[in-house]
Amino acid sequence: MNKATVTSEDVARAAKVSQSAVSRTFTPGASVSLETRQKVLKAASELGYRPNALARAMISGRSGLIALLVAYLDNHWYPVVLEKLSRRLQNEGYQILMFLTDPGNQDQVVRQILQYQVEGIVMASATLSSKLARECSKTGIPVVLFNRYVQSSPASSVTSDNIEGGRILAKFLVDGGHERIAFISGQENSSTNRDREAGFYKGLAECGVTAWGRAVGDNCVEGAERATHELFSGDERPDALFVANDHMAFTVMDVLKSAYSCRIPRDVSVVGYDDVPEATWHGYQLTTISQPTDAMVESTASILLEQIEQKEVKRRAAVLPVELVIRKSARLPKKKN
Amino acid sequence: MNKATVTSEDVARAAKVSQSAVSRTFTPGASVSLETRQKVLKAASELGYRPNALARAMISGRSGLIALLVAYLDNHWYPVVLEKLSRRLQNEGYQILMFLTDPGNQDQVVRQILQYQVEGIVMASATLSSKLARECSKTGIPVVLFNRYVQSSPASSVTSDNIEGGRILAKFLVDGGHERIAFISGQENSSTNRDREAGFYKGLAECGVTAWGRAVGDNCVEGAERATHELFSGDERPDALFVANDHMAFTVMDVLKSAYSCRIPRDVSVVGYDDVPEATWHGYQLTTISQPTDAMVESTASILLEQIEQKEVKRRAAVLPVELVIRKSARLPKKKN
DNA sequence: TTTTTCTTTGCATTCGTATGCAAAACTAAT
DNA sequence: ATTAGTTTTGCATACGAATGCAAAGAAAAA
Repeated sequence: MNKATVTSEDVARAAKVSQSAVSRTFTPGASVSLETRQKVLKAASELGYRPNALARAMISGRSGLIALLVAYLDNHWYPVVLEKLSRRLQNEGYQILMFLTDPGNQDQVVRQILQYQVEGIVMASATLSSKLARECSKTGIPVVLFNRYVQSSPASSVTSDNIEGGRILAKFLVDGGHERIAFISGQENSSTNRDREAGFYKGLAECGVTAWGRAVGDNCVEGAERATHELFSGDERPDALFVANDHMAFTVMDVLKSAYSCRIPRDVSVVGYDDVPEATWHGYQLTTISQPTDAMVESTASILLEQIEQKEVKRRAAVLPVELVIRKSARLPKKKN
Repeated sequence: MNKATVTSEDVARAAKVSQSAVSRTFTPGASVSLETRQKVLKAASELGYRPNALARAMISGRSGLIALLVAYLDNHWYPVVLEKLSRRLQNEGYQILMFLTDPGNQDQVVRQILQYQVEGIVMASATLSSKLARECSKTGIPVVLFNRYVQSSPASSVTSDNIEGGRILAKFLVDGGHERIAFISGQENSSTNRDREAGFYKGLAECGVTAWGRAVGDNCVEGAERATHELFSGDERPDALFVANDHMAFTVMDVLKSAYSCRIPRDVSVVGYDDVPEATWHGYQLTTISQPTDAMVESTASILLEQIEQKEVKRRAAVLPVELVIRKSARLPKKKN
């Protein structure tokens, strides 16, 4: 029969010291003599004592918890991000409270989170209603939007330069001599998607070209399939596609090959965005825009930690540079300029 | 200037009731009159009161936290699992404390977890030292190993029938008329990998066949590449490969196509295990064993919840049936039997 | 040795909520 | 109107650790 929980008082009794001494032993930088510390540690390990983080959080006001909201993990860029971000924050001594949100329940989820006294919130692939963002900022809890932003919200954000990315791709496709360039969007209401599209059109315009067509892929397999059919079922077909993210691009390529017998890039060029691991796969070799994942994670972590420590939430918006990664899914520009 | 935290006492004062009344209002099933409840709710919403889950956990002994340990997310089956499991547990009112473990830091991580008074632990793609498993069970915290098991440990486990899966694949390949059948393993020390391999050899033996070769892929891209080269660099080459999981199988297929100009399945058949989403992709169409992800998640959740509620940790080991999913990466058996 | 300075220690209180208990309020029954 | 029965309420305490404060102890300076 084991006593369910060993408290600091139990340890204190066993070590013949006060409860404070036990607490101090486990508080870095507190004032304890070597002697008592050792007595305490001995007793603690014998009893199997583990400080109660919840109690500590209550009194110190620091829970050590950071909430991470993710909407879905289909797009494989997110697991990569999730992994890196978690590791980074864990290394800093924080624990990750993870939430998978549905489009509908986000506000409710955030309320739950707040009950757990998290010290910060990262929202990746999830949108925070601006009402709630305000609630958060009122409580002084820093919020960082990862890979999206909301103009009106006081939340900080970290994104890559989606506008520039779109622009680069537009120029790349135009330089490749394509004449009927189409776009397949992700979720139309996401800032990321909007920026990529806007940058793309901007780039096209700079080359004196207009987009040949557009379809909505909605970030899912079915949507990407539908969008592809939409663009390819007519008499005339596009000769280049910018798909708003790699995740959909793979599906699009599959449909092109299997349903329309397209050879890529001979018949049609396809470019994506994100540079997920699968982009290097033999069957795809996707030309895409590489998001600076490490830098984005690092930026997210440092903004969040800074705001947590400074107790002052000042909105910051980091926009990190992107890079074109040329593989084989799109025709190359004729000549260098 | 906003008061950082609104407490139940603040609400009580505003509503002109006692703190107990406030607490009872937010405790389902407690005894409060409609009138006071409404006064309290009104005051609470005006002040923006949110019960402090940490304080509640302290007094009630129920943190509502469940720890989820994952080692890595490269293998895309895990994000899928992660998503489903999180959703399931969230629906049950629990919060997920997520940890990404490295091979070295697992014990330390688990210690941290225990400080947060989690009510249960799920270990997916991570191994718990049996010493620590014993520590957990001593504290009465239920542990469920997901997709792995440890004989000597008191932790419950949920796996699919990896032995049977290996056996099915062996028979399938033999029936397909293959003569030089090789195996590429994942991490050799994982129970999952061991079982798949053992079942595979068993299946081969039942057909009177022995494995042609074996290499270690170690669950990573580089390892899978190395293993493929190892098996294919000699004069004689295998005509069928069982790769211990889909994640490596894609890499293997890429190497086969690009470095050895193999046509799949004409020159060599490849089968995998897991049935991750990418297995359906056009360039791969991987014949594989489908793990019953939903059932495994459900089983994990229900075992865990049951043990949490019953306060009694009785080891359970669920082994769920698998299914062969035939696509196009492997030659089909000549005739049906 | 005495005084000063610095370190170590324990006491008591605090964090925010839940809950047993007894008093109070209300309802129902006589 | 009185009693018995049922809710509702508030008081006080508990959960487990951190910390300000003052007392005690040790070390250093005089």
